[in-house]
Amino acid sequence: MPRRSPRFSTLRLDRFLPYELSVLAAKTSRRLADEYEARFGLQMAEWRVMAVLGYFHPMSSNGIVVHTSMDKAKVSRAVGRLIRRGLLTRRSHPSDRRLLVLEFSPRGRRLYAEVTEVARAWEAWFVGAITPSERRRLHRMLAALSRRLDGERPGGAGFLTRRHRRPRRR
Amino acid sequence: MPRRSPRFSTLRLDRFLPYELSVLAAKTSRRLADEYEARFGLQMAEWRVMAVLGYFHPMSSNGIVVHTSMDKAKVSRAVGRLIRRGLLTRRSHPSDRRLLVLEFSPRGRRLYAEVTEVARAWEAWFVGAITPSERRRLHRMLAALSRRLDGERPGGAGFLTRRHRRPRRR
DNA sequence: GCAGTATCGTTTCACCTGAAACGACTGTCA
DNA sequence: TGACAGTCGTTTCAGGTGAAACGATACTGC
Repeated sequence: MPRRSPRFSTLRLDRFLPYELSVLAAKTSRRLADEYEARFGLQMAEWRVMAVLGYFHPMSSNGIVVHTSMDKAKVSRAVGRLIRRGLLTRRSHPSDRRLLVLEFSPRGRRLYAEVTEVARAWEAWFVGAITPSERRRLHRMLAALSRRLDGERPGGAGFLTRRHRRPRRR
Repeated sequence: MPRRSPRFSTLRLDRFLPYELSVLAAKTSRRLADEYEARFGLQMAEWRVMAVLGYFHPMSSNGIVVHTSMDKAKVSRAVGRLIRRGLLTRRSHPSDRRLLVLEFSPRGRRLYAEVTEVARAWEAWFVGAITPSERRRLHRMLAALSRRLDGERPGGAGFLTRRHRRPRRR
């Protein structure tokens, strides 16, 4: 049935960079998430919170939002689950009571060490698909692409024309 | 507050490849999805269905699942929306009535041409962040990483030990 | 001090999601 | 022919998701 379609302006999805990135990232996340879930009962968002906390030690939820590129609702829920599991402690900041200071509990600290070990090993295996110099190059390319998205939209202000009337939610 | 934590086995999320991929892919998808949504009222999944259909012309839902790395529920819902909007037609396969043959309506065909044009322009702008030879290199690296995920798990059969008792759903 | 504005974290809401159950159909094997 | 297993596409279900509303707190200018 997959007959090649006739001559048309055609676009190969599998050579379309956004698609390539999206598929690989999804596959990677899925694999890693299964790993964390199976071994530690951690969801991706929870692991990310712990990862930031492992690096920047006492830290507010908002600080985690900044370092993690998750939105604050997601962080709030992940933090909630971690606290309920006794892996994190939350106390209010002495001089700014809007802030909640998050820290590992001893159990959380130990779990963090375990998880990083597994994460590191998994990444080493995964990255083994390319050479170390390619790895560095890849890092630079991904950073360059990411920076581009932070800048201007293509074509400047006039790029978006003929907008679709969007069916408003809510 | 982000005081550097004391000496511990530490892991920098922003140099952890799965994280890099996931963040960039999410940012990219988001931008592009906004573009499709604003201009054409299309969701990402719908655009992907159309993209496959633009390349492999008459095609079953299942064929789309294969070429699109989306699960069949997602494809089924996206196809349903496209049909409701009159962009696709669905008829049953003459010799295998389990299959549904999908095809563009004239309107769908026209919209497809418009969308690919925008997609191509957007990608050209995006990929402008790296050189053409880097782009080729990137394609090869992503493919190599993807292939690795299709193969064995790290460490073989014994890699997964000490599993967490998972709270069973349902 | 006091309005007005901004920030922090939680909650609500409408929607999206994949896994599993399902009904319809086909292919296989005896 | 008739069980049985497999495939296709839809639906259901439990739960995850971001946008927005929210309450609490802090800052700013007067």
